[in-house]
This record gives sequence, C-alpha cells and structure tokens, in this order.
Amino acid sequence: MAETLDPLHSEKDLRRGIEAMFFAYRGFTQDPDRILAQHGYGRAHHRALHFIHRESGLNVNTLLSILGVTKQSLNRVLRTLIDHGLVEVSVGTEDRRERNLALTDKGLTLIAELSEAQAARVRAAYAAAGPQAVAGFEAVLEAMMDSDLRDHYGRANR
Amino acid sequence: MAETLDPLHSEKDLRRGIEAMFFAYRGFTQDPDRILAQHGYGRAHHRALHFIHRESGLNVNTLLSILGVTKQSLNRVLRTLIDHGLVEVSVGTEDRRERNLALTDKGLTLIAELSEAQAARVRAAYAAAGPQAVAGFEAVLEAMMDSDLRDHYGRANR
DNA sequence: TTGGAATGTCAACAAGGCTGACGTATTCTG
DNA sequence: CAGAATACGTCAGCCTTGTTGACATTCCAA
Repeated sequence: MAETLDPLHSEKDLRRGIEAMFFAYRGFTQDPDRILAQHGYGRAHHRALHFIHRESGLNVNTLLSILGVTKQSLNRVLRTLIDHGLVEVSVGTEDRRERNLALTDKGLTLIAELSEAQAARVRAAYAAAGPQAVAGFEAVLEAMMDSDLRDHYGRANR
Repeated sequence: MAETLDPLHSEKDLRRGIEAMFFAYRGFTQDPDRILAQHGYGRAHHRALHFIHRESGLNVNTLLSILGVTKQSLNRVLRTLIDHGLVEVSVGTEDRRERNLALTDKGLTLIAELSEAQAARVRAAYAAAGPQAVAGFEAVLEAMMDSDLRDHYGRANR
C-alpha cells in the first residue's frame, strides 16, 4: 500500500510543505472572506453554512463536532444566521431534544455565492496542476488530518 | 506544460478539496498550538518566529508583507517576543531606519520545538501518501496561492 | 532642507475563540 | 415513576488577534 522504501524528507522539504500550507490557506480563504465582509459575516458563518448545506438537517451536536468549537461559540454564529433568516431550525423527529438545522432559500443563495468563489480558485489550481497532482494533494491532506476529523471528511460526500 | 485536455472537476470533487483543506489545516496547526499554549503564546507568535528564523535579519516591512497583517497587529506580537528575549532587534546597517529581526538562542529553542512538532505530522503524512503525492500536493498548493504570496513562498528556501 | 519612507506606539473596537455556570426540555434507565 | 443523563440555549467574562485612525521619530534622498 504505502511505499516500502520511503525516502527521508529533508528539513527543507518539510519547511516548504509547511509554508505551502500557510500561504495556500491564505489564498484559499481570501475570496469568500471578501464576500462575507460585504454581508457583515465572518469565516465562522461560512463554515457553519457550508456544513449545514452539505448535510441538511444535521443536529447541533454533530455540527459542533465537525467544527471543533464550543457550543457557546457556535451559538453566537448560529443565532445571527437564524435571526437573519439564513438557517432554519426544527425539532428533531426521533429525539425531540435535538434541533435540526437547514438552510433557507436565502441561506442557499449566500452559500452558493461563497462556494462558487472558493471553488473557482480550487478549480483553477486543479487545472493548473493536473489530475495526478490533485490525487496527491488529496492523499497528503487526508493523511494530515486527525483521525477524528477524517471521519467527517468524506461524510455526505458519497 | 499543463494538461492540454483538463478534465472538468465536478462540484463534488471541488467540495472534497475544500473540505480537505479545512480539516487538514486543523490537524496542521494542532500540535504547535498545544505547545504554544503551554508557553502562553498564540499562532501569531509562531508565524513571526518561523519567518524570522527562515530569513534571519529581515526587516519589519518584509515580515509585514509576508504575514499580511497590519503593523499594529504585528507590533503587539513582536513586542512580547522581544520583551521575552526570543527575538533581538538591531538597527539596519544600510538604512538605519530599518530594524533587523533575528532569533536569540531562546527563540531558536522554541521555534525548534514548534517546527519539530509540525514537521513530524507533515513527515508522517508525506510518508503515508508517498513521494509522487507530495509533488502533487505542492503543485496544487502553489497554484492556490495568490501571486504576491507566491513570491514569498520558496524565498530563502533555495 | 524638506518630503516621504520606515518604524513605533497609543487608543479603541470587533470577531471569534475559550471557561464556567445555570436553566429547561426531553429521554433514558434503574 | 423518580432521578440521571442528554441536547440545547444563554449569561457573563476573558483572551488573542485582527482592524482603523492618529501621531511621533528617525533617516534617506532629491
């Protein structure tokens, strides 16, 4: 499966990789950040919208574990999204303690705008680097995740 | 150079890539964050230490453009690093308005600890994914950067 | 010698993390 | 059925790290 004879990566290689993550992440968030600022939202709102969109009807606890923040922190963000009519809350059908989250049409409109801006950059990078590079990109990133995060990755991406 | 017949990447592909960046970046910062917290520092301190280490003697303006923050924001971080004896400032030799930044032994000790923790994860991911994947990883990330950031990437990595 | 560049610093503010504590439904369990 | 546990919301306060705006100092260069 893995290479049996893995070359040792030099300090320089690793530093390059570390800086690549740093600089690329900046580019990665830049376009949506601009749009968010126009609407008076932040990156935290984007993340919430993204994962509610990916898995409509998910409950608060699940979203918390995906985002890896405290409920107080999420609540602040969720509160504004609900009050602004981007997210809609409903009582769980199985367990009525749970709250199911879903995007409204207004929420769908915003996430579409954000996603398209971000996807455009990723699409351009994928096109520039080529399909084989994309496979490598995904493989390294997946290996870099924590195992508990890896469970969420791919979830609802079937 | 680039593929002449680039396949279109589906929405699903792009979403996977976007989430890969999100989850992987979390893993990427996690280990150094723990160490930083023990010392009472934050991610901003790590970034400053990293780039001062990479290019010892660089001036404030250069560091500002690499980090992409305001001078007030950087100054706060730099102030504590200087006061705590991790960074040492000297007046520029050519232009005496400039301040050259360098790490002290104490600063070198901390950045070594941080870098090693972060490099360990990258090294493990590289080993798991294989050398060809690493090349793709770098290619995609480099293509994802803003062009002005790309100038800094690789700088002093010669 | 004067304008602009590089730097430092004060003050105020906002986003978005955190902890701790508490309240209220609702469900599970002994 | 009573009490424990779970899911969620919220109040209060704190921290880091970003922002803007204003202003002082030092020094280079035309």
